[in-house]
Amino acid sequence: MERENLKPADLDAASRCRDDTALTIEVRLPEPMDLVASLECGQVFRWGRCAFPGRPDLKVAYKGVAGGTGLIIAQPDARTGAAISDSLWVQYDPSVTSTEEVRGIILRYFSYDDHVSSIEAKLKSTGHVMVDAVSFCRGLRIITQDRWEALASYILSTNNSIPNISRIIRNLSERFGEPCGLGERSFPTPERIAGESLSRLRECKCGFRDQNLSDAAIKVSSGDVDLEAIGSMTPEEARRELMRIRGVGPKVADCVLLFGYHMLEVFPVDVWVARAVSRYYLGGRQVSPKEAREEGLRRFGRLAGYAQEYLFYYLRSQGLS
DNA sequence: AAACAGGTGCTAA
DNA sequence: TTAGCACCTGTT
Repeated sequence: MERENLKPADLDAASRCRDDTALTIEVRLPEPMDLVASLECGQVFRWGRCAFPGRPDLKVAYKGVAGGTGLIIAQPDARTGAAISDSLWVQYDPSVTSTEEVRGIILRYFSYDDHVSSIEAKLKSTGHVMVDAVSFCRGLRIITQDRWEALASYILSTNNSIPNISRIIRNLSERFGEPCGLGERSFPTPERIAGESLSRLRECKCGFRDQNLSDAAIKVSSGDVDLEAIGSMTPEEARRELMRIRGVGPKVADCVLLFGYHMLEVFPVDVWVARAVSRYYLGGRQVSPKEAREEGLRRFGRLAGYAQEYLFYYLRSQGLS
């Protein structure tokens, strides 16, 4: 069992407040972030809007799981629409994790090794499209998710809608995950999913993707696909390795590499990104996903991943087609 | 009610 | 190599 860390004398009362057993802390950020854009730009499926218990002043709050821990995260002063801030308010269960661990989880999850301000500046210098897209997406950060969860999530994303994907992930976690604080449950391990029948997976509403998810879980838990080793491969090798899994094609593989491995030089192409490339860079000429990808890699190089996310969020938010 | 949603696997040219 | 089709499920 966890050690007691609820002794009031130890708490820095000015920056924490009690809500039942949960604690709330403020996490200062090395550079500003747009929480709404970062959580709602389609890169992650675990977060739902909620009220922040005991803090009605925090209007924009999300509940979900990061770093294997249930959290509620809020951005102060966030108005509706894009807004950035220098800190976050985070609520967590101290019997699950510590204040310092939570700070570490937040900084890692939101990729604070990236200097996004300079990434924004570099991309702006590539032309007027990025000037517009970046100013629209200011403070959007590419998240660093758990690798296995990213792989499973993007397998589930094929030919599917975001609300559905979120629902499946919630169902899988509720059924097969472990409690991880604030009433949340962690995403189930590959071992656990590998041990479930297809019909049990199908009950979580993953549809025809049940077989793909199962295949991934079996290959990963058996070591046939080594998620750790993939981290030290080149993007091309890593991509080829991931695509050995049923249901993992070019798009899913690139998403896993970008959001699970933080390989920023990949350029995942879905229908929206293909439309954006066609519209903004190729004079509206229709392009195959392969062609769009090559164009993105050529134009944006090491920062293709961020460029892709800006194009996606920018175009989608405009409701263009 | 029929079409569609942030792809992929399979088959046929 | 590439075009065309089916595919669970939930919404509009």
